[in-house]
Amino acid sequence: MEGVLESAGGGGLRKGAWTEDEDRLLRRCIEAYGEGRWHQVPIRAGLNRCRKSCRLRWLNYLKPNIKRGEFSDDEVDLITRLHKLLGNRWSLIAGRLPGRTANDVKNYWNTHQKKKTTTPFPCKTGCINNGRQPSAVAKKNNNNNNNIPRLQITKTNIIKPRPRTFSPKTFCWPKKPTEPKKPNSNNYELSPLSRDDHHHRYDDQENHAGAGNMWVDQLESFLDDGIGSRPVTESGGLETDQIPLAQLMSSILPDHSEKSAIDLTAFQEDNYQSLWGDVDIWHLLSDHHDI
DNA sequence: AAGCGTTACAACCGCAAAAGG
DNA sequence: ACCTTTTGCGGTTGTAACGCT
Repeated sequence: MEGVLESAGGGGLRKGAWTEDEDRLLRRCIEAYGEGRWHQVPIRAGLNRCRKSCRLRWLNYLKPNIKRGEFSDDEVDLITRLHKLLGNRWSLIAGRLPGRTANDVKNYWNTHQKKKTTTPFPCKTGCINNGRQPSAVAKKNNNNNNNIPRLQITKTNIIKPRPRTFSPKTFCWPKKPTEPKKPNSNNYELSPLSRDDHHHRYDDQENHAGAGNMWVDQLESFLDDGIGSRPVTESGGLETDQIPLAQLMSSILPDHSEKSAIDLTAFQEDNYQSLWGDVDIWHLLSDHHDI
């Protein structure tokens, strides 16, 4: 539908590289009307572009705070580890990298990291081709050089989370501490963890303040430990399917949580629900641990 | 200097999910 | 409940810039 209307290049819409004038028009439009309602953007901005093109240009290039330039070692490490856990969930990975877009991360991975890995990630359709078919250039290159080393294809146990809706019957949110740094005893009534557990976790987090990849560390250790598949006792008085979930969320995401695994200070003011709204991690684990 | 190969990244495409009527 | 529209994502391609021979 959309592909027919917008992707065929019909209607005389402009394609290709954006000019400075187009950038200026788009920026002015977004500043005036805000993000969203992309179908109206080309009209409002007076651009002869499809809404997809406008959105992409804004999100990947014009949007303020977009970080350009080389990826730092920390960022590379985080990308590598998150990719190992999440696969080609670029938007999810980019969400943990302030200022980086999914396209940036994807491009980086495709041009740098994939060369280093021997376990290519299967694409959506299940094919294992490192997520990329030979481009025209590559095809041309291959015609002239049949000795290009091929990646060794090995089968890996890839976790492929998928979007899903939360059910209140199977999950209850732990409550957000009113004071982010110092847990209050009344704030955890829905959490299966004891207050001491929470204090311990806070202490632990403070001890690791500045450890940018703590979030990933915890996620990885969870997967290694198999916490999510532990048998549940009745001592907690909770639904059997609530305990491992709340347990894992507490163990993976700290109570003051992180919007970014790198910038640990930025999210303390943030809304708890929005931080935990990124439920793909839970989906990832629930898929893998039969929670 | 020219030609060719490689790299990096902007941009496009198709699809599926979400939102709205 | 169903259909249409909108949005967002991941895969892929095009091409400018660079490096090497």
